[in-house]
Amino acid sequence: MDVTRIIDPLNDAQREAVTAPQEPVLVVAGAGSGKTRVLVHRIAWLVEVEGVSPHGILAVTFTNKAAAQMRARVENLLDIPVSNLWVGTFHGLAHRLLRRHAEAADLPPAFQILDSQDQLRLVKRIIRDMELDDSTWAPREVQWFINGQKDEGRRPDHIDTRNDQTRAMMVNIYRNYQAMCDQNGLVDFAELLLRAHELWLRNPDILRQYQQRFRHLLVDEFQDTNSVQYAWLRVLAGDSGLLFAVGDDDQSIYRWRGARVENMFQLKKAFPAMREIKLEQNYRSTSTILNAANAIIANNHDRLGKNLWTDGNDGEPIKLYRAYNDRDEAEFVVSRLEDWISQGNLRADAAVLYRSNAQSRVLEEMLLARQIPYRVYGGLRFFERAEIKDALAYLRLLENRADDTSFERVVNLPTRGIGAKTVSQIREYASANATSMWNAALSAAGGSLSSRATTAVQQFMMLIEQLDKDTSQLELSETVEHVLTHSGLLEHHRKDRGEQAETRVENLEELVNAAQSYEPDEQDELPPLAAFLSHAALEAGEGQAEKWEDCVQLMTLHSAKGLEFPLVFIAGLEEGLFPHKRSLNDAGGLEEERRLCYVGITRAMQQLYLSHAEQRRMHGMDNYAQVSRFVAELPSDCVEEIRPSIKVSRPSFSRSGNQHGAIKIAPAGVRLGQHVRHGKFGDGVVLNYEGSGAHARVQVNFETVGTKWLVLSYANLELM
DNA sequence: TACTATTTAATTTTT
DNA sequence: TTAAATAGTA
Repeated sequence: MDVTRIIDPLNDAQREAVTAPQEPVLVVAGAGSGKTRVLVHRIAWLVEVEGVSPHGILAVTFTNKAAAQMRARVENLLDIPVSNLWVGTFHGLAHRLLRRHAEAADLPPAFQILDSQDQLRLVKRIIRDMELDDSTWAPREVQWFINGQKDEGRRPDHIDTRNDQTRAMMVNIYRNYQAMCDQNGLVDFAELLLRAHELWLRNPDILRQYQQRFRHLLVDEFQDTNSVQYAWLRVLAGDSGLLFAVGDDDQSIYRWRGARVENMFQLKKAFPAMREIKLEQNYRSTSTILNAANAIIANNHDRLGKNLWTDGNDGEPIKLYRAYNDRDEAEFVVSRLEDWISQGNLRADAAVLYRSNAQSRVLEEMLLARQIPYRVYGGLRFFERAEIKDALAYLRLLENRADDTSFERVVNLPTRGIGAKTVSQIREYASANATSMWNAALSAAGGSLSSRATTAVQQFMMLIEQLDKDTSQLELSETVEHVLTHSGLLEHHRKDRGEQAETRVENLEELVNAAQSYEPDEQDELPPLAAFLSHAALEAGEGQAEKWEDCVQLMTLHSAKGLEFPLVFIAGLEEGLFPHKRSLNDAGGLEEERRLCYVGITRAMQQLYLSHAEQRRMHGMDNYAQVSRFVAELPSDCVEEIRPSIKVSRPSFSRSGNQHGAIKIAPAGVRLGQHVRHGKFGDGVVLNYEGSGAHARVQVNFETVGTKWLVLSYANLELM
């Protein structure tokens, strides 16, 4: 193997990182500076040049996608599969450890993973069981609290609740929730990490085994690690462990879910000999875009400090558009997209980024009206769909009868005469006797059930037992298929005449396919069904399908991290929206919003458009907002303001409330933002319009009387 | 039990 | 605005 393949494609800083001696290294890698490349080449370097066995290397990422990509790129570079190299997500690796050492971790061998939906359901149930008012104790907030504590490594007993009644109650709920999880053999996401950490603290022999094996630890996106992840790595690395951490403090945007940028500073303290290497050369964007990004982020404090540069060209100035309202903004974005596409560019090379998901709606309507294919990122993932979760609940019951969450989910699905009363009787009996609902049901809740309910419940349990028996010899996909048909789930949805019923059936059929094509990870020595269920929880699958079609990409700024596009729009640059008003309570929040802005800007390769609207419809109300402070932080020589065309009657397209997707045309002489005068109401601005000809109506915001809808042909408006 | 009306609250999201 | 959860009704 010639080393040139590993070293040649690197710049000086990248090469320094890749070929660094075997010592702790912190790579501060700016956006678009080739951080994944450094990680991949470092692994190749260790294996090829330093003679380290892949068996001794552990590479950790946050997403499954990043993990899969890393493995693929390493194998491609080395030209050989490296199956004994551990590459995975924090959660995936923690899960693997807990399966291997379930007993030492005090977990039943058949423990199941709770995803956030399941977790929320369980929290709700606990709150109800405790007879607490769920508006004072909002399940979402309780869930948030529990996860927040776990992310910080805190068990209920670690939390100081003196002089704080609210907190004390939160901790109570946390305690009960955890007790329920333990009893049911359920592990939530945060618990995976926390348990894995505790596993090592409590079992020095197990820890030593892994410390000896994994001398080399490589961590991607280090700025996103939370306290437990940091502690887990810190313990594994020990004092002699060789940690190779890559991250960018300026791209830390997940503080709100426990990420601690400080971990990067912490790391330097923990390993005084740590070599710090900065990757500042950017291979993605024009220098105009980088200047803007640098200027924005310079307003933050406590940075490790770096400045992106490129030897590429200046490129186009950043374009800024001030829209009258959100519809006008969408229209602007879409017409620029049309230009882009008509110039022969790929739709998939363009992305529209926004702060919150609700903003996608107007954009989608406009894209639909102009018939531009698009794809919205986010939303429900495959394994999160209700019908899929129903099916998985059956499968989980086969694995673990004590899984109350699953039991409750499907005990009456499809309906078999087990109503809310019966279920709550079973639940009460179960919690009174500290046992699972399954066990409670076995005894007919201690005889408290009516005979009719008892029969129904018994039939359900017989069904589960029968399914278990019938599938014991079957392949995974056959098991899934068998359960779908014999549980009645498939039939239940086939009978349904609803609009989405067909999709549900398709999804269920797709689940069989997913099971068929599922390849268990050899490293997780698990029975196929258990492995598949874990896989479903840990890797929820793609959101929307149809990736192959060339379409415009719509997503939040958060989900854009790690991606790049030749053409990028950032829409909704308004105070209160971006930066979001709920982030303004503390200084840290604002800085995180600014980092988010930095992330957004640095997604753009060639051209960046920014836009904001004076008026935006939110929660059914019209809101007026100032332009975002981030716009003022841009260097003026990077930005060019786009003036709306001054023509009085630009043909304008828009669409609203029209199910047929027909395009409607603005009545002649009227356009959004047009100043008009009415004989009675005085001066105003056109906000909206609908219909055409004699029925055309316009919405005008009058200075004195506010917003009114007027029929154009009667209103006798004077254009100003 | 299923359907309909009313109420409530609404950043960001991966695992 | 709208989605989801709850309460009330057939």
